Amino acid sequence: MGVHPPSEWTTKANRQPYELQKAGRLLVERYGFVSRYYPAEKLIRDRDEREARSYLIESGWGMLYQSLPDGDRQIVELPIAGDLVGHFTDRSLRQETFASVTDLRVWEGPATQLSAALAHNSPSADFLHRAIARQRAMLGERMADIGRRGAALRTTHFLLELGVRLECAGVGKRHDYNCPLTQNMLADALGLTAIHLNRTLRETRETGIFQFRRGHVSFMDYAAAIAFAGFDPSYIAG
Amino acid sequence: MGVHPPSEWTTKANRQPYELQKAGRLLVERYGFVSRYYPAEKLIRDRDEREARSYLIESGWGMLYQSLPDGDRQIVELPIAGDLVGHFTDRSLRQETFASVTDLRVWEGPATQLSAALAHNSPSADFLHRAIARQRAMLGERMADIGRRGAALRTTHFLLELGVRLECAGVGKRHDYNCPLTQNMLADALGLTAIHLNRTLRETRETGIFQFRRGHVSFMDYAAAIAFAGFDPSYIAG
DNA sequence: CGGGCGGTTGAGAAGATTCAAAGATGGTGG
DNA sequence: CCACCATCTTTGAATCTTCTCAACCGCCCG
Repeated sequence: MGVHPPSEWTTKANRQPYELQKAGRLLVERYGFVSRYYPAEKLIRDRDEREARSYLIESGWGMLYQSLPDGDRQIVELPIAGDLVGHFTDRSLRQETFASVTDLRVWEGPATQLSAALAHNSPSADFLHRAIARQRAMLGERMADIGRRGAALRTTHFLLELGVRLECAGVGKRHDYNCPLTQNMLADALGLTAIHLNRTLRETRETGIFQFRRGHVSFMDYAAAIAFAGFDPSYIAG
Repeated sequence: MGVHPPSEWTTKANRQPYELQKAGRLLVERYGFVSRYYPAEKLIRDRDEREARSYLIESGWGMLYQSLPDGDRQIVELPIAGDLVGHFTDRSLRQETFASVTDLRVWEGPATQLSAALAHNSPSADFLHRAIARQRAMLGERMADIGRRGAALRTTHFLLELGVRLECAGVGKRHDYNCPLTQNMLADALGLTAIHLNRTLRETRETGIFQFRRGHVSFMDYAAAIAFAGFDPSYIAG
């Protein structure tokens, strides 16, 4: 069985970083967006905020989460380079908090301006459309993960997806990448307890599928992981 | 404790049905959409479809679900009147199937045309923007439901949300409405087994919170339900 | 009147959580 | 450089939630 992904996945030229820069420049030059930096673990936009503000991630990791009354939280999205946050009115994030995980560079501006940018027929608008479509697809996948897949399968599926996203963004290989999430965060994203996630990670490590260590994910047997999780990346990169 | 919601919730004039018709007409007259009817329980758009097609629901219930290899499925969305399906490229639904639950009336057309419609500054474009924002917010809520709320709380929260959506759409009262979902479907939407959902429903019925009978949902004590679920409808109707 | 589907119930098994505690790790100030 | 602290990770044991399997009821429809 294959230990590494087919070479065309990693060797083909990756245009996304270039397109991202172009889209960012467009937003700044024509739509009143500004480039901005947030240090790690800072709150960027709290729940109940009324302003409709949009963000395009240039680099780093962010997170969108919902805090529940009992102190639990559910991480809804983990946006990285090329992802959009908060398009279309403030309402979409009325219950969610947007914070940085690592140092974060974004272009941000009024949501209405993003809509205007989306309307124009251009490669950059296409790029932004794809970001929105990808986001919706990932939310569907996450729901299937949490609702219907057991802990090991769910975790594997999520980390496979993350790998493809990072590779597309040009910041890692899909079978081996850096990941700043603590087990606690990952558990909150997957709807598991940190303790149970920890046991699950030991299991996948011992069965030789992948390793998750502070700061790094590597798939020992990528083909086995894909088969196990029934993963099909077409919704991200297709 | 209050048995009915405050009267302003049900008596204030509801503009959504009117706005919906106006938006539908706009899509038909200016953006090449067509009005279309699908009978109940018909597949509308299968997974892996490459065409980027958008739908605005005029009336009836639809569902978007993901089928998993082991035969399980996760219902991701249950669009009703005023909701949008499949905006922005085919990719967002690459893994999901769109089917009707009840008889369904939609306006449908190419996704690119929907983007064009969204761009124009008009009440109808606003209406569509709100639909997209609401959708994203609901996906976040559903994730919190499935990932972090126990069965009873999750079910209550979901049915409260559904009530508000239906009331906004002008097809029911938020504390008492018709619901065509079988327990099987509801379970698939909530990430539960039908059997466990059934027990959960008995529990909420016996504790006097709400009743779910084939075809109908009614909250016996709406205030208690809201308090129990920690429900805040601002993300839908805010 | 017989099937099929939806709903209901019980018992036992599996999966996930809680509580408690201890081993790593990395950064800080002395 | 080291002691100390906070955070992250790991482990064990008991408990609770949810699932699986198996069966039965009721209703609608052919």
